[in-house]
Amino acid sequence: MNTGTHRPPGTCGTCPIRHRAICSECADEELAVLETLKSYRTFEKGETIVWAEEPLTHLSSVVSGVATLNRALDDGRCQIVGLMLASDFIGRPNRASTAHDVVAATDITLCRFEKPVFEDLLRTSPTLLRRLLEKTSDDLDAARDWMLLLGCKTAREKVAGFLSMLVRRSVHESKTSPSDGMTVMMPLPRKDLANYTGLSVETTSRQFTRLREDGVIELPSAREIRVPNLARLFREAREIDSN
Amino acid sequence: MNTGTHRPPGTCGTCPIRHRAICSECADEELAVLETLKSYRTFEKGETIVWAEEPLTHLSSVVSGVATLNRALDDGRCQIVGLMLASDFIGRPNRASTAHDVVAATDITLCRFEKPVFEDLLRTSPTLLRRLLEKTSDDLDAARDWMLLLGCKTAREKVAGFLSMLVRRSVHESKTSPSDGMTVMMPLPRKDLANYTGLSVETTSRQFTRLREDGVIELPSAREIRVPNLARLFREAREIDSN
DNA sequence: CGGGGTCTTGACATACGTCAAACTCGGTGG
DNA sequence: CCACCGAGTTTGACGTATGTCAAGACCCCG
Repeated sequence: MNTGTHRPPGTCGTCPIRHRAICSECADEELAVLETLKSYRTFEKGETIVWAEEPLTHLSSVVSGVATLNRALDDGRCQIVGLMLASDFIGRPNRASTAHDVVAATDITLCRFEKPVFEDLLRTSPTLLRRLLEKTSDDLDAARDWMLLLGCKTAREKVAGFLSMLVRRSVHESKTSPSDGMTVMMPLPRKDLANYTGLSVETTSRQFTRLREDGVIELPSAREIRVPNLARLFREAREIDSN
Repeated sequence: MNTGTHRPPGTCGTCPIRHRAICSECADEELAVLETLKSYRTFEKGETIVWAEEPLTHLSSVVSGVATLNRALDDGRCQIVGLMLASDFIGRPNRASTAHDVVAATDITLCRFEKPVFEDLLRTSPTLLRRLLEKTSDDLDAARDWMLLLGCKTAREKVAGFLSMLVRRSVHESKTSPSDGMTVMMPLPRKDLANYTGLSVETTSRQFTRLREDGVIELPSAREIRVPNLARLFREAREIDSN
């Protein structure tokens, strides 16, 4: 993979995250400004995009790929506190650093702005500011949903909850309507799934096989997960089936 | 207690949360506008301020007192996903409802705006908008810190972590510098503490007595907690002692 | 065809939950 | 003023979900 910084391949008009990212409310005129200021950067799977407590130089949107937000304890324990998919925003304006690492879970492409440049944009564009508030509020809601999962749910419910979230986000992303029999890609290895759900690798693995044995999911290939019955999955996760 | 809506007792100029709340960056002129639009409302301990999934009519700041954000599973399991103290902002603009109840943990006073009114303010005041983004980002960071606690930490670390958070917020609030021997008030009963830390009442109680036996905390009275050695407490919580 | 990482499975250990009983304490009424 | 009540809390005994340790199985990539 050709990792590194380079000029964006296309215009914002044809950008795959055009109507969901931080820029989605911007008028064409404003978009033209962003276009001159943005740059793309790719990272390979496993690379650290942002180091916790280190100077934060860029703010970015995920164009494609997956990243995790990792918080670690000094003794090695680690919690994934966020999963960043296409159109998600990485970094915090007006803060020198972040409390968590940002790590590429797959090869990933970001649309980036230098931090001071983006901060200027925010100062002059209420549209951008409003949209960032909306995205941040969504992230906060998601974080609180996850607190419910971490604090209350059983191992089986946690794993089902993770899969439910994948399904919902996949649906949201592709704008397809949810349907029984749909398949999603598993973006994380077991270790990361464990660190995200607050379980051990072994327990997540066991729950995966249980869910398969019970017909809640099917595993056509290593990274594919087929869900024959969405309502069933949501029920296993103790989530409201608000299709 | 005289629960209900009424005109605010004083002007914003003398408000105890003047320089920390959503309005802290507003110029006097703008503050004068807010002053005509705000109203105070008090709730008694135990009252529900906002019902999950019900129409959200007001947005507000906590002037004094404590509230919890509660998410419940239909089988009775419950997770507290946020602790709202003085100057914290309650509610989400441009959303019809919230996913969690907001419940008064003590008698509490709010400074409120009708939702559409506040949304108008946000549209016309980038200052207010910017400050709301900042508060929301802070809440997000706090939620992610808590995910680390919920997902990784032991019962003792969780309880110590809760106390550490109380200490930090108390320091932040009173603008006193942190000092060994300071005491904080316990705002929540054991049941809520359990729901906040993802433990059972019995386990939280046991950890409280362990921490006392080990000299990490002292309990001069039912609601008071004295911390003879802050660094020790932070260490028990596995937090960085970033005084 | 071999080798290292990931995943799975099993046997066992333990931190924490559950159930049950006793204790504390602030409020209330006789 | 004191007895009593009930809610909240503490403590103990015991059960279990999940973690830990260890061995294999799988599988991608060279």
